[in-house]
Amino acid sequence: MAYAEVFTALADPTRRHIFEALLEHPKTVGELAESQPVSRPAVSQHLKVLRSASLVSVEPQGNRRLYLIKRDGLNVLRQYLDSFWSDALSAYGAEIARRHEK
Amino acid sequence: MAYAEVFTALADPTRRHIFEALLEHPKTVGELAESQPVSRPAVSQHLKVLRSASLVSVEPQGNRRLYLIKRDGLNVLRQYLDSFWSDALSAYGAEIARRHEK
DNA sequence: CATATTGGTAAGTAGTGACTTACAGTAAGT
DNA sequence: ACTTACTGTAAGTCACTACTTACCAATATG
Repeated sequence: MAYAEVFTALADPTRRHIFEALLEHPKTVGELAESQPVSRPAVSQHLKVLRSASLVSVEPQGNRRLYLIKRDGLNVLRQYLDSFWSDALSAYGAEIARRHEK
Repeated sequence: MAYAEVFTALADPTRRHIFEALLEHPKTVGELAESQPVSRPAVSQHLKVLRSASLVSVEPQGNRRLYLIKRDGLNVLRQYLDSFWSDALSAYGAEIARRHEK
């Protein structure tokens, strides 16, 4: 049931931008805030959400905090999607066939 | 850029429940409303969002409207996720390697 | 040791969105 | 035709959330 957090985390455009910005390379909060049209505290709050969804992780480096991508969140989402192709969509296909039989 | 609609569509728990309920087999609005703790108009509104995200489609059958799963939305989401494994995460891996060199 | 950087948290606000009831429309049954 | 069943839309309300500024803590720098 952890994919709920991932969905809500990536549903917000700003959070997606931050997340995608980290794909390039790990960045500090300040760096992220510069590339976004929102304030630095807003970025901090977004990072908190992304972190609880296991989409990013932190590495404190002295004064600053380096944020980087974490694959766990994406993996959870991927597994959720994959479940639709295995059992779920087979049931769907069965229904389609059933309706066409009539 | 269509994955934004899919994310927002699946971010809501009620909408996910409706969507997952349709995996079993196509259902009418009334049937969906019975299995949900919200009113029938609420279900109608959720179905509108799911439809604009290409997650479900409709088949009017006389008096009723039969809603069924549509794979398009999931495919878009899947492609979005896959893009992170190809180019994006390779860049991420390169950064990791770079940092471990120092 | 004092000051500047960096970043998280608190508190307050505005906008969005999920829900309700009421209404309108269309097809089916009698 | 008239009523019943099924669904979408309108309008209004309440909660949540994304944002702001202000503040505080910790590390770096002179």
